[in-house]
Amino acid sequence: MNINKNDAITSRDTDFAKWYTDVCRKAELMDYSSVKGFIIYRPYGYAIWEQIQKYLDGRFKGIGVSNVYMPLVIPESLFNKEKEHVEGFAPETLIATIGGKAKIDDPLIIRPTSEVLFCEHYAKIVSSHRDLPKMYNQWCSVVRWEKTTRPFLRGSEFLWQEGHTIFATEGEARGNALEILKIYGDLGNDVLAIPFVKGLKTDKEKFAGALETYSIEALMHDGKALQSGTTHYFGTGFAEAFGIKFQDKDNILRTPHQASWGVSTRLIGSIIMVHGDDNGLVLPPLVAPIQIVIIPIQQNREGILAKAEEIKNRLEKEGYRVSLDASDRSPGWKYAEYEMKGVPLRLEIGPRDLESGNVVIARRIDGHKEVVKDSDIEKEVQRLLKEVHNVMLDKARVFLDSHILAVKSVAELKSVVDKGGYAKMMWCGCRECEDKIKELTTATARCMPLDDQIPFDDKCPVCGKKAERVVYFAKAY
RNA sequence: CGGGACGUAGCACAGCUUGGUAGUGCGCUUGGUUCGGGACCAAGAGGUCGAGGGUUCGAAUCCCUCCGUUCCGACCA
Repeated sequence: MNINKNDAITSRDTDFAKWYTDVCRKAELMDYSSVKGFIIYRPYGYAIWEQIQKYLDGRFKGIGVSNVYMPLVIPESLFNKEKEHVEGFAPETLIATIGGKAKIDDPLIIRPTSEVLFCEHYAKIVSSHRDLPKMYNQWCSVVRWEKTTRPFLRGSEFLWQEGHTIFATEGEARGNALEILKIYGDLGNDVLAIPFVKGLKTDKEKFAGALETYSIEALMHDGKALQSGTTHYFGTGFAEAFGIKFQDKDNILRTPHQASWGVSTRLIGSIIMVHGDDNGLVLPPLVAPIQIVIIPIQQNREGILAKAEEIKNRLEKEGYRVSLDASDRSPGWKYAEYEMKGVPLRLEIGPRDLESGNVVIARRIDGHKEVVKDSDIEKEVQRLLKEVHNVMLDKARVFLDSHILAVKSVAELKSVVDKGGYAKMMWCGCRECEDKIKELTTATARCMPLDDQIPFDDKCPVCGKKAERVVYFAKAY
């Protein structure tokens, strides 16, 4: 194979970080702008986000969430109302201080998240139990002045959805945080082919201002974890700070309970690092902007292009996202190009096929090719896409399961996280032990997994005190 | 924000030590031949050398500052 050096990507084993940025750029997902951490989401990358949006938006609306849009800016005075929240975000805010050449007296913070805007609004529109619950969500971008940035994983600006909900009771609010966590889990299993670990964050790792933070954690191919989304139960802290009250059925004035939740374009980073290989991106069929690419061979021959067009139309009619590449590049070039871009299925149609009434379909995940009868294309594509999704999910799950190892000492923990993966540990619950682990191993507590809380020991390996909770530690992005 | 590396055409790089006309390969454009794993021939186009300042008769090259990318830490979706 005559691979052009300029087009080649670094192999994952050589330099995983370089491989990642190579894929981001060469698969045309993004480009850098001239301001640090502000990336350009190119059409192909943005299209992946649109697929994620489409799925989640439907699920959110399915449980009664409404989309809204809040302002881009937050007056500093308003932002300062909730103490923990301010302390959490103050170091990374971008602030506008000049408007039309005049100094702005109350500087405007470019939203790093919109809790306070929602709270301010809820304070105005909630006054009776009849006004509850409210479940709002917005699709927008936020800005955080990050010190180190990486495409999709950590940007100064990133795209996300932030849901902000408010309820009469604690149970409903926490239930909402858990319900959304479940939806995020479904997104992983059913759409992204990523098995997320769902769990509760430790106090140290939880969101500024939250009582409870839940997260979905994905394990990258290099063994590092990536927090891919969070949901929070806020209790009444924000409501108290912003004076949100409602008169209940018993005529008593009560403070409502809130939750919030979000996933961001970081999910694209997860997809890249969970599924990608040395030939580039590998996209799960349900988010792939192009699910099937049709490559005509000897396309100038009588009938080839016409057939390719016909197949394209047939597949589009079935609702698939199909692209026909009739450019004058060689077939080999096209194969490599669409592999780089992670297109799940490639359909080849050439003179041989035309004669025999077949086509060839190749899978991105393993290069496996099958000859398919023309009349069976729709059926086979449906089967193959489903199969590809399942293979990807299984593979990721096997990888995840084999990288969760129970440890009973800090030394064991270090050995596990150094190799890559989650070290599963019984934990006493104190901050000191968590800090100590970070100091000794650079690993952090990812979460206390909801589905894996059966104790396998009774004491914390760090301090030796009684331990009841299972925590996963890992090095993280 | 601390430490390292890097920044020259769309991409990958050479040129810098020792200052003196902007280079190579790939890609791109046009025409032709090709086409089942990154095809070939021919003719072309394309660069304020990351930005600003300084030294000099003269700066891609030497000096200073800034910006960006990247890696390792600290901090964070």
